[in-house]
Amino acid sequence: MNKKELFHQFVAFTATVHQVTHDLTKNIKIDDITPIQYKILEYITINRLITPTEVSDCLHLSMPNTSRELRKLREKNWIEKINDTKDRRKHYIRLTEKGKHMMDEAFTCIETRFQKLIENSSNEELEEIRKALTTLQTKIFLNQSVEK
Amino acid sequence: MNKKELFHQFVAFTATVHQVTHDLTKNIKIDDITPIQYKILEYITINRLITPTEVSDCLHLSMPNTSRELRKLREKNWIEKINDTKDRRKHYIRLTEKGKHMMDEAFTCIETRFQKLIENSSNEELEEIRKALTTLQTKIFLNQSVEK
DNA sequence: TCATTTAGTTATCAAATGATAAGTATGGAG
DNA sequence: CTCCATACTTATCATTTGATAACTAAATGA
Repeated sequence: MNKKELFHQFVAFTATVHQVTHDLTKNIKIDDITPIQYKILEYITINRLITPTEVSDCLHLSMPNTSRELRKLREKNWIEKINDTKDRRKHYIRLTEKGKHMMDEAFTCIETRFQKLIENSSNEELEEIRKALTTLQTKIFLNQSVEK
Repeated sequence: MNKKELFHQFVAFTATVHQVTHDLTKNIKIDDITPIQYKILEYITINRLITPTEVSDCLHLSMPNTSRELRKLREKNWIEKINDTKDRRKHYIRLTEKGKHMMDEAFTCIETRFQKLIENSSNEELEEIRKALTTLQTKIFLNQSVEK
């Protein structure tokens, strides 16, 4: 196995992923949301209950900037704070009902676009795709050696 | 095959890809390059000979903004214009020797980080990864129904 | 108790990116 | 030749995002 070739395939692959996700998420009819704010909401949607520090780490935002964006999301009533009962410095963030509803709509719109990408795939191909996603998640991406 | 479930797996997957590529490319020691400029250079590196219009379409930049960024890259002597002999309105873009050298260094640095992600994988696993990348590229991403 | 660390906030400034209007030059259809 | 489309450019302004300093409050550890 040629590891250099694999690397080049990987680079081309990630570039494609970026382009496709951009296509899937562009022009979603959410009033007045910035790309980063969307990413934060997406992250919260996927991960349910998280702290600002986690958002900062995972989305590579500084704490002050994370704090600012979370404040904006709170002002728009899409997320809310939940205090940690043990450590009073910490708090958690979750979607409000309004936020959940809004993300549901967004995901429905994105899903429609996604389904179009796979509409001509047979069941066997879909199963192949599912396995491929799982393989990459477990064999590459979860190995992340995060260095600060 | 549950298509909705596949969609959610896909969303989580793309979020991970974004995080990992951010980790792989952050702090690369290229003097004075912005994220978008890097993306453009990466795109040129992968695709060799392209027009500004293609850059605009594929990286989702407006033509004026594309033009501005390409000018900056030209000013730094990383890319150069090649006139189209048939259509004198058009021109192509390619890396200069300086640009190639710089991208080589960047890719080397990124490759080192990438190899770390797969250092513990057996040959069979690497082959699995390669197949998974190919599967996703061909069965999902190349189906892109690009709508303007 | 007192210093230090952690979690998060506020304020401010700079840089990157997005959006739009208006321009040049060439190509192509009729 | 005229008109319109295409391929790009320049200029300008608004918004988003990044970076940094300085802060509060609670936890932790000696």
